[in-house]
Amino acid sequence: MSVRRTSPGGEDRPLSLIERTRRDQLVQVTIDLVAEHGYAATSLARIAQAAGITKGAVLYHFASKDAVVAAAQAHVLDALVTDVGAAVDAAPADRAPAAYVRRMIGHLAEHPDHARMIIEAMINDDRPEPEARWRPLAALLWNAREARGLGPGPDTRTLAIIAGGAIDGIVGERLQDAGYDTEAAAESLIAMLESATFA
Amino acid sequence: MSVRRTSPGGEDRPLSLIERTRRDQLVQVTIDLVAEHGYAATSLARIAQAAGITKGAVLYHFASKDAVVAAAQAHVLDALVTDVGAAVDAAPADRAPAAYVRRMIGHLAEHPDHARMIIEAMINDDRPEPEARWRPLAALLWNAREARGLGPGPDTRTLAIIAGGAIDGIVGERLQDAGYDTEAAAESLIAMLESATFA
DNA sequence: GTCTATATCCCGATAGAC
DNA sequence: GTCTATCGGGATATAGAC
Repeated sequence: MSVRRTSPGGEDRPLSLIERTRRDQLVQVTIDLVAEHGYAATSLARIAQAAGITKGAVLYHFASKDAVVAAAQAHVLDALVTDVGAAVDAAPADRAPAAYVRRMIGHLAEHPDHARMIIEAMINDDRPEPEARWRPLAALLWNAREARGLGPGPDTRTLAIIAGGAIDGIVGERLQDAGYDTEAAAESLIAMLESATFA
Repeated sequence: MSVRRTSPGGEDRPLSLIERTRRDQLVQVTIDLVAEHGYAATSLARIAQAAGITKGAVLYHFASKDAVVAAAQAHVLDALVTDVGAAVDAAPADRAPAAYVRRMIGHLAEHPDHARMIIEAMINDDRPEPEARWRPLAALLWNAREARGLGPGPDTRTLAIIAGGAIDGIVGERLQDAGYDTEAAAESLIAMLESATFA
Protein backbone atom coordinates (compact mmCIF):
# COMPACT_ATOMS: atom_id res chain seq x y z
CA MET A 1 0.00 0.00 0.00
CA SER A 2 1.36 3.38 -0.96
CA VAL A 3 1.68 6.22 1.50
CA ARG A 4 -1.51 8.19 1.90
CA ARG A 5 -0.90 11.86 2.65
CA THR A 6 -4.22 12.04 4.44
CA SER A 7 -3.52 8.94 6.50
CA PRO A 8 -4.95 8.76 10.03
CA GLY A 9 -1.50 9.36 11.45
CA GLY A 10 -1.61 12.79 9.93
CA GLU A 11 2.12 13.10 9.25
CA ASP A 12 2.47 16.05 6.93
CA ARG A 13 5.50 15.24 4.88
CA PRO A 14 6.03 17.28 1.70
CA LEU A 15 3.68 16.56 -1.18
CA SER A 16 4.83 16.21 -4.74
CA LEU A 17 4.12 19.17 -6.98
CA ILE A 18 1.52 17.41 -9.08
CA GLU A 19 -0.29 16.07 -6.04
CA ARG A 20 -0.25 19.54 -4.51
CA THR A 21 -1.82 20.82 -7.74
CA ARG A 22 -4.54 18.18 -7.77
CA ARG A 23 -5.44 18.86 -4.16
CA ASP A 24 -5.64 22.57 -4.82
CA GLN A 25 -7.87 21.95 -7.81
CA LEU A 26 -10.20 19.72 -5.81
CA VAL A 27 -10.37 22.30 -3.04
CA GLN A 28 -11.23 24.98 -5.57
CA VAL A 29 -14.04 23.09 -7.28
CA THR A 30 -15.44 22.11 -3.88
CA ILE A 31 -15.58 25.76 -2.85
CA ASP A 32 -17.35 26.62 -6.10
CA LEU A 33 -19.87 23.80 -5.74
CA VAL A 34 -20.72 24.59 -2.14
CA ALA A 35 -21.08 28.26 -3.01
CA GLU A 36 -23.38 27.45 -5.91
CA HIS A 37 -25.48 24.55 -4.69
CA GLY A 38 -24.96 24.40 -0.95
CA TYR A 39 -23.34 21.82 1.28
CA ALA A 40 -25.93 19.05 1.12
CA ALA A 41 -26.03 19.04 -2.67
CA THR A 42 -22.25 18.75 -2.98
CA SER A 43 -21.53 15.05 -3.44
CA LEU A 44 -18.35 13.23 -4.29
CA ALA A 45 -19.69 12.51 -7.76
CA ARG A 46 -20.27 16.22 -8.45
CA ILE A 47 -16.83 17.15 -7.15
CA ALA A 48 -15.25 14.50 -9.35
CA GLN A 49 -17.27 15.57 -12.38
CA ALA A 50 -16.39 19.23 -11.89
CA ALA A 51 -12.72 18.31 -11.65
CA GLY A 52 -12.92 16.10 -14.72
CA ILE A 53 -11.96 12.92 -12.90
CA THR A 54 -13.78 10.07 -11.19
CA LYS A 55 -14.92 9.51 -7.64
CA GLY A 56 -12.19 6.98 -7.10
CA ALA A 57 -9.55 9.45 -8.19
CA VAL A 58 -10.85 12.02 -5.69
CA LEU A 59 -10.67 9.45 -2.93
CA TYR A 60 -7.11 8.70 -3.85
CA HIS A 61 -6.07 12.25 -3.03
CA PHE A 62 -8.30 12.58 0.03
CA ALA A 63 -9.22 9.90 2.52
CA SER A 64 -12.93 10.74 2.45
CA LYS A 65 -15.42 13.29 1.29
CA ASP A 66 -15.28 14.95 4.68
CA ALA A 67 -11.54 15.37 4.25
CA VAL A 68 -12.15 17.22 0.97
CA VAL A 69 -14.63 19.66 2.43
CA ALA A 70 -12.50 20.07 5.56
CA ALA A 71 -9.57 21.06 3.37
CA ALA A 72 -11.77 23.50 1.48
CA GLN A 73 -13.03 25.02 4.72
CA ALA A 74 -9.51 25.33 6.07
CA HIS A 75 -8.47 27.09 2.87
CA VAL A 76 -11.14 29.78 3.01
CA LEU A 77 -10.71 30.27 6.74
CA ASP A 78 -6.97 30.66 6.37
CA ALA A 79 -7.42 33.26 3.65
CA LEU A 80 -9.84 35.16 5.86
CA VAL A 81 -7.75 35.24 9.02
CA THR A 82 -4.60 36.13 7.09
CA ASP A 83 -6.29 39.07 5.36
CA VAL A 84 -8.13 40.39 8.41
CA GLY A 85 -5.19 39.77 10.70
CA ALA A 86 -2.89 41.88 8.53
CA ALA A 87 -5.40 44.73 8.46
CA VAL A 88 -5.81 44.62 12.24
CA ASP A 89 -2.06 44.57 12.86
CA ALA A 90 -1.60 47.62 10.65
CA ALA A 91 -4.12 49.70 12.59
CA PRO A 92 -3.59 51.62 15.84
CA ALA A 93 -5.13 49.87 18.82
CA ASP A 94 -8.08 52.24 19.17
CA ARG A 95 -9.01 51.79 15.51
CA ALA A 96 -8.34 48.04 15.39
CA PRO A 97 -12.02 47.09 15.84
CA ALA A 98 -12.92 49.33 12.92
CA ALA A 99 -10.20 47.75 10.81
CA TYR A 100 -11.47 44.29 11.78
CA VAL A 101 -15.03 45.06 10.75
CA ARG A 102 -14.02 46.87 7.57
CA ARG A 103 -11.68 44.17 6.30
CA MET A 104 -13.93 41.27 7.33
CA ILE A 105 -16.82 42.70 5.34
CA GLY A 106 -14.48 43.69 2.52
CA HIS A 107 -12.93 40.25 2.27
CA LEU A 108 -16.22 38.40 2.24
CA ALA A 109 -17.74 40.84 -0.23
CA GLU A 110 -14.76 40.36 -2.53
CA HIS A 111 -14.93 36.58 -2.23
CA PRO A 112 -18.62 35.66 -2.17
CA ASP A 113 -17.86 31.99 -2.79
CA HIS A 114 -15.69 31.95 0.33
CA ALA A 115 -18.53 33.60 2.21
CA ARG A 116 -21.02 30.91 1.28
CA MET A 117 -18.52 28.22 2.22
CA ILE A 118 -17.79 29.79 5.61
CA ILE A 119 -21.48 30.13 6.39
CA GLU A 120 -22.12 26.49 5.55
CA ALA A 121 -19.09 25.48 7.56
CA MET A 122 -20.35 27.20 10.69
CA ILE A 123 -23.76 25.60 10.32
CA ASN A 124 -22.54 22.05 9.80
CA ASP A 125 -19.72 22.24 12.31
CA ASP A 126 -20.54 20.08 15.29
CA ARG A 127 -18.86 20.97 18.56
CA PRO A 128 -17.93 24.52 17.63
CA GLU A 129 -15.70 26.40 20.04
CA PRO A 130 -18.33 28.67 21.56
CA GLU A 131 -15.89 31.50 22.22
CA ALA A 132 -13.97 31.28 18.97
CA ARG A 133 -16.44 33.47 17.18
CA TRP A 134 -16.48 36.58 19.35
CA ARG A 135 -13.29 36.30 21.42
CA PRO A 136 -10.89 37.97 18.94
CA LEU A 137 -13.09 41.01 18.36
CA ALA A 138 -13.88 41.28 22.07
CA ALA A 139 -10.15 41.43 22.78
CA LEU A 140 -9.72 44.19 20.21
CA LEU A 141 -12.55 46.16 21.78
CA TRP A 142 -11.00 45.81 25.21
CA ASN A 143 -7.62 46.97 23.97
CA ALA A 144 -9.18 49.87 22.14
CA ARG A 145 -10.69 51.18 25.35
CA GLU A 146 -7.41 50.71 27.15
CA ALA A 147 -5.55 52.59 24.41
CA ARG A 148 -7.76 55.59 25.08
CA GLY A 149 -7.15 55.35 28.79
CA LEU A 150 -10.71 54.36 29.62
CA GLY A 151 -11.66 52.20 32.58
CA PRO A 152 -14.10 49.28 32.69
CA GLY A 153 -16.83 49.80 30.13
CA PRO A 154 -19.57 47.98 28.27
CA ASP A 155 -19.68 44.20 27.93
CA THR A 156 -17.21 43.55 25.12
CA ARG A 157 -18.49 40.03 24.65
CA THR A 158 -21.97 41.26 23.80
CA LEU A 159 -20.62 44.05 21.62
CA ALA A 160 -18.51 41.53 19.72
CA ILE A 161 -21.45 39.17 19.31
CA ILE A 162 -23.65 41.99 18.02
CA ALA A 163 -20.98 43.17 15.60
CA GLY A 164 -20.25 39.65 14.40
CA GLY A 165 -23.90 38.98 13.72
CA ALA A 166 -24.26 42.32 11.96
CA ILE A 167 -21.31 41.45 9.73
CA ASP A 168 -23.01 38.19 8.80
CA GLY A 169 -26.19 40.06 7.98
CA ILE A 170 -24.43 42.57 5.76
CA VAL A 171 -22.47 39.87 3.94
CA GLY A 172 -25.60 37.77 3.54
CA GLU A 173 -27.44 40.68 2.01
CA ARG A 174 -24.57 41.18 -0.39
CA LEU A 175 -24.86 37.53 -1.46
CA GLN A 176 -28.47 38.10 -2.46
CA ASP A 177 -28.04 41.59 -3.90
CA ALA A 178 -24.71 42.12 -5.62
CA GLY A 179 -25.50 45.82 -5.87
CA TYR A 180 -25.73 46.30 -2.11
CA ASP A 181 -23.22 48.88 -0.86
CA THR A 182 -21.30 46.91 1.73
CA GLU A 183 -18.76 49.69 2.28
CA ALA A 184 -21.42 52.14 3.37
CA ALA A 185 -22.99 49.47 5.55
CA ALA A 186 -19.61 48.72 7.10
CA GLU A 187 -19.10 52.38 8.01
CA SER A 188 -22.56 52.54 9.56
CA LEU A 189 -21.81 49.50 11.67
CA ILE A 190 -18.39 50.86 12.64
CA ALA A 191 -19.93 54.13 13.76
CA MET A 192 -22.46 52.30 15.93
CA LEU A 193 -19.81 50.00 17.35
CA GLU A 194 -17.30 52.70 18.20
CA SER A 195 -20.01 54.84 19.70
CA ALA A 196 -21.02 52.01 22.02
CA THR A 197 -17.44 51.01 22.75
CA PHE A 198 -16.17 54.41 23.82
CA ALA A 199 -19.34 55.53 25.55
CA MET B 1 -58.23 5.88 -2.88
CA SER B 2 -59.10 7.72 0.27
CA VAL B 3 -58.97 11.48 0.53
CA ARG B 4 -55.47 12.80 1.24
CA ARG B 5 -55.44 16.03 3.21
CA THR B 6 -52.11 16.94 1.71
CA SER B 7 -53.22 16.18 -1.83
CA PRO B 8 -51.84 18.28 -4.68
CA GLY B 9 -55.12 20.10 -4.96
CA GLY B 10 -54.54 21.48 -1.52
CA GLU B 11 -58.17 21.65 -0.46
CA ASP B 12 -58.06 22.21 3.26
CA ARG B 13 -61.19 20.55 4.49
CA PRO B 14 -61.46 19.92 8.22
CA LEU B 15 -59.27 17.19 9.64
CA SER B 16 -60.46 14.62 12.06
CA LEU B 17 -59.36 15.12 15.64
CA ILE B 18 -57.08 12.12 15.75
CA GLU B 19 -55.48 13.03 12.44
CA ARG B 20 -54.94 16.54 13.71
CA THR B 21 -53.23 15.04 16.75
CA ARG B 22 -50.98 12.81 14.69
CA ARG B 23 -49.92 15.69 12.47
CA ASP B 24 -49.15 17.85 15.48
CA GLN B 25 -47.10 15.07 16.98
CA LEU B 26 -45.10 14.58 13.79
CA VAL B 27 -44.49 18.32 13.54
CA GLN B 28 -43.26 18.35 17.11
CA VAL B 29 -40.82 15.47 16.78
CA THR B 30 -39.54 16.97 13.54
CA ILE B 31 -38.81 20.26 15.31
CA ASP B 32 -37.01 18.37 18.06
CA LEU B 33 -34.93 16.31 15.64
CA VAL B 34 -33.90 19.28 13.53
CA ALA B 35 -33.02 21.21 16.67
CA GLU B 36 -30.93 18.33 17.98
CA HIS B 37 -29.27 16.86 14.92
CA GLY B 38 -29.72 19.44 12.17
CA TYR B 39 -31.65 19.40 8.98
CA ALA B 40 -29.52 17.03 6.93
CA ALA B 41 -29.54 14.32 9.59
CA THR B 42 -33.33 14.38 9.96
CA SER B 43 -34.61 11.55 7.78
CA LEU B 44 -38.05 10.05 7.42
CA ALA B 45 -36.88 6.97 9.28
CA ARG B 46 -35.75 9.03 12.27
CA ILE B 47 -38.97 11.01 12.31
CA ALA B 48 -40.97 7.80 12.24
CA GLN B 49 -38.85 6.19 14.93
CA ALA B 50 -39.14 9.22 17.21
CA ALA B 51 -42.90 9.19 16.77
CA GLY B 52 -43.09 5.45 17.43
CA ILE B 53 -44.51 4.59 14.01
CA THR B 54 -43.14 3.57 10.64
CA LYS B 55 -42.06 5.51 7.59
CA GLY B 56 -45.14 4.40 5.75
CA ALA B 57 -47.35 5.72 8.48
CA VAL B 58 -45.66 9.11 8.35
CA LEU B 59 -46.20 9.24 4.61
CA TYR B 60 -49.84 8.49 5.12
CA HIS B 61 -50.30 11.70 7.07
CA PHE B 62 -48.00 13.80 4.88
CA ALA B 63 -47.49 13.52 1.15
CA SER B 64 -43.72 13.63 1.40
CA LYS B 65 -40.84 14.33 3.73
CA ASP B 66 -40.67 17.88 2.44
CA ALA B 67 -44.29 18.32 3.43
CA VAL B 68 -43.46 17.29 6.99
CA VAL B 69 -40.60 19.73 7.37
CA ALA B 70 -42.58 22.45 5.61
CA ALA B 71 -45.35 22.01 8.16
CA ALA B 72 -42.83 22.15 10.98
CA GLN B 73 -41.27 25.32 9.57
CA ALA B 74 -44.67 26.92 9.11
CA HIS B 75 -45.50 26.10 12.72
CA VAL B 76 -42.45 27.76 14.22
CA LEU B 77 -42.67 30.74 11.88
CA ASP B 78 -46.31 31.27 12.71
CA ALA B 79 -45.58 31.19 16.43
CA LEU B 80 -42.81 33.75 15.93
CA VAL B 81 -44.72 36.26 13.84
CA THR B 82 -47.79 36.01 16.08
CA ASP B 83 -45.76 36.68 19.21
CA VAL B 84 -43.59 39.46 17.78
CA GLY B 85 -46.49 41.00 15.89
CA ALA B 86 -48.56 41.34 19.05
CA ALA B 87 -45.68 42.97 20.89
CA VAL B 88 -45.09 45.44 18.06
CA ASP B 89 -48.77 46.34 17.81
CA ALA B 90 -48.90 47.04 21.53
CA ALA B 91 -46.02 49.53 21.41
CA PRO B 92 -46.11 53.22 20.40
CA ALA B 93 -44.67 53.82 16.95
CA ASP B 94 -41.40 55.31 18.15
CA ARG B 95 -40.73 52.33 20.43
CA ALA B 96 -41.95 49.69 17.98
CA PRO B 97 -38.41 48.82 16.78
CA ALA B 98 -37.36 48.26 20.38
CA ALA B 99 -40.39 46.06 20.98
CA TYR B 100 -39.57 44.10 17.82
CA VAL B 101 -35.98 43.45 18.88
CA ARG B 102 -36.90 42.67 22.48
CA ARG B 103 -39.65 40.20 21.67
CA MET B 104 -37.80 38.54 18.80
CA ILE B 105 -34.84 37.78 21.04
CA GLY B 106 -37.14 36.84 23.90
CA HIS B 107 -39.19 34.45 21.81
CA LEU B 108 -36.18 32.66 20.32
CA ALA B 109 -34.45 32.48 23.69
CA GLU B 110 -37.56 30.95 25.23
CA HIS B 111 -37.92 28.45 22.38
CA PRO B 112 -34.40 27.34 21.45
CA ASP B 113 -35.70 24.42 19.39
CA HIS B 114 -37.73 26.83 17.30
CA ALA B 115 -34.61 28.95 16.86
CA ARG B 116 -32.58 26.07 15.48
CA MET B 117 -35.41 25.15 13.13
CA ILE B 118 -35.80 28.72 11.85
CA ILE B 119 -32.08 29.02 11.24
CA GLU B 120 -32.00 25.78 9.29
CA ALA B 121 -35.10 26.86 7.37
CA MET B 122 -33.47 30.07 6.21
CA ILE B 123 -30.35 28.24 5.14
CA ASN B 124 -32.10 25.53 3.16
CA ASP B 125 -34.71 27.79 1.67
CA ASP B 126 -34.07 28.17 -2.03
CA ARG B 127 -35.35 31.32 -3.70
CA PRO B 128 -35.75 33.34 -0.54
CA GLU B 129 -37.47 36.70 -0.85
CA PRO B 130 -34.44 38.92 -0.46
CA GLU B 131 -36.39 41.73 1.17
CA ALA B 132 -38.52 39.57 3.45
CA ARG B 133 -35.86 39.53 6.14
CA TRP B 134 -35.26 43.23 6.72
CA ARG B 135 -38.33 44.89 5.22
CA PRO B 136 -40.60 44.67 8.29
CA LEU B 137 -38.05 46.13 10.70
CA ALA B 138 -37.03 48.79 8.17
CA ALA B 139 -40.66 49.89 7.98
CA LEU B 140 -40.84 50.10 11.77
CA LEU B 141 -37.68 52.20 11.84
CA TRP B 142 -39.09 54.53 9.19
CA ASN B 143 -42.33 54.97 11.08
CA ALA B 144 -40.47 55.54 14.32
CA ARG B 145 -38.62 58.49 12.82
CA GLU B 146 -41.84 59.85 11.39
CA ALA B 147 -43.56 59.53 14.77
CA ARG B 148 -40.93 61.84 16.22
CA GLY B 149 -41.38 64.35 13.39
CA LEU B 150 -37.93 63.70 11.93
CA GLY B 151 -37.14 64.07 8.24
CA PRO B 152 -35.10 61.75 6.01
CA GLY B 153 -32.48 60.00 8.09
CA PRO B 154 -30.13 57.05 8.03
CA ASP B 155 -30.55 54.11 5.64
CA THR B 156 -33.25 52.06 7.36
CA ARG B 157 -32.48 49.06 5.18
CA THR B 158 -28.93 48.85 6.46
CA LEU B 159 -30.00 49.50 10.04
CA ALA B 160 -32.55 46.69 9.77
CA ILE B 161 -29.97 44.32 8.28
CA ILE B 162 -27.50 45.13 11.03
CA ALA B 163 -30.11 44.66 13.74
CA GLY B 164 -31.39 41.43 12.19
CA GLY B 165 -27.90 39.99 12.03
CA ALA B 166 -27.18 41.08 15.57
CA ILE B 167 -30.35 39.33 16.75
CA ASP B 168 -29.16 36.13 15.07
CA GLY B 169 -25.81 36.48 16.76
CA ILE B 170 -27.32 36.94 20.19
CA VAL B 171 -29.73 34.03 19.74
CA GLY B 172 -26.95 31.86 18.38
CA GLU B 173 -24.80 32.58 21.40
CA ARG B 174 -27.70 31.65 23.64
CA LEU B 175 -27.98 28.30 21.86
CA GLN B 176 -24.38 27.52 22.76
CA ASP B 177 -24.40 29.05 26.24
CA ALA B 178 -27.71 28.67 28.05
CA GLY B 179 -26.43 31.02 30.74
CA TYR B 180 -25.93 33.94 28.35
CA ASP B 181 -27.98 36.97 29.40
CA THR B 182 -30.02 37.65 26.29
CA GLU B 183 -32.12 40.34 27.96
CA ALA B 184 -29.09 42.48 28.72
CA ALA B 185 -27.79 41.88 25.21
CA ALA B 186 -31.16 42.89 23.78
CA GLU B 187 -31.10 46.17 25.68
CA SER B 188 -27.57 46.90 24.48
CA LEU B 189 -28.64 46.31 20.89
CA ILE B 190 -31.77 48.42 21.33
CA ALA B 191 -29.71 51.30 22.69
CA MET B 192 -27.36 51.15 19.73
CA LEU B 193 -30.22 50.87 17.27
CA GLU B 194 -32.30 53.73 18.67
CA SER B 195 -29.22 55.92 18.91
CA ALA B 196 -28.49 55.37 15.25
CA THR B 197 -32.13 55.65 14.21
CA PHE B 198 -32.87 59.00 15.86
CA ALA B 199 -29.46 60.54 15.19
C1' DG C 1 -0.95 6.80 -10.02
C1' DT C 2 -5.46 6.63 -12.01
C1' DC C 3 -9.68 4.55 -13.37
C1' DT C 4 -13.51 0.79 -13.67
C1' DA C 5 -16.37 -1.86 -11.38
C1' DT C 6 -18.58 -2.97 -7.48
C1' DA C 7 -20.03 -3.35 -2.56
C1' DT C 8 -22.87 -1.63 0.95
C1' DC C 9 -25.84 1.30 2.89
C1' DC C 10 -29.62 4.54 3.54
C1' DC C 11 -32.61 7.60 1.38
C1' DG C 12 -37.62 8.77 -0.02
C1' DA C 13 -41.52 6.71 -1.81
C1' DT C 14 -44.92 3.01 -3.33
C1' DA C 15 -47.79 -1.28 -3.27
C1' DG C 16 -50.51 -4.08 -1.08
C1' DA C 17 -51.66 -7.03 3.10
C1' DC C 18 -54.56 -6.71 7.05
C1' DG D 1 -55.83 3.67 9.21
C1' DT D 2 -51.54 1.44 9.92
C1' DC D 3 -48.01 -1.75 8.87
C1' DT D 4 -44.75 -4.95 6.05
C1' DA D 5 -42.22 -5.53 2.21
C1' DT D 6 -39.92 -3.71 -1.39
C1' DC D 7 -38.40 -0.70 -5.13
C1' DG D 8 -35.25 2.43 -7.48
C1' DG D 9 -31.75 5.67 -6.84
C1' DG D 10 -27.80 7.99 -5.09
C1' DA D 11 -24.61 8.24 -1.45
C1' DT D 12 -19.73 6.99 0.30
C1' DA D 13 -16.21 3.98 0.04
C1' DT D 14 -13.42 -0.21 -1.42
C1' DA D 15 -11.13 -3.69 -4.52
C1' DG D 16 -8.62 -4.60 -8.08
C1' DA D 17 -7.40 -3.99 -13.17
C1' DC D 18 -4.05 -1.52 -15.83
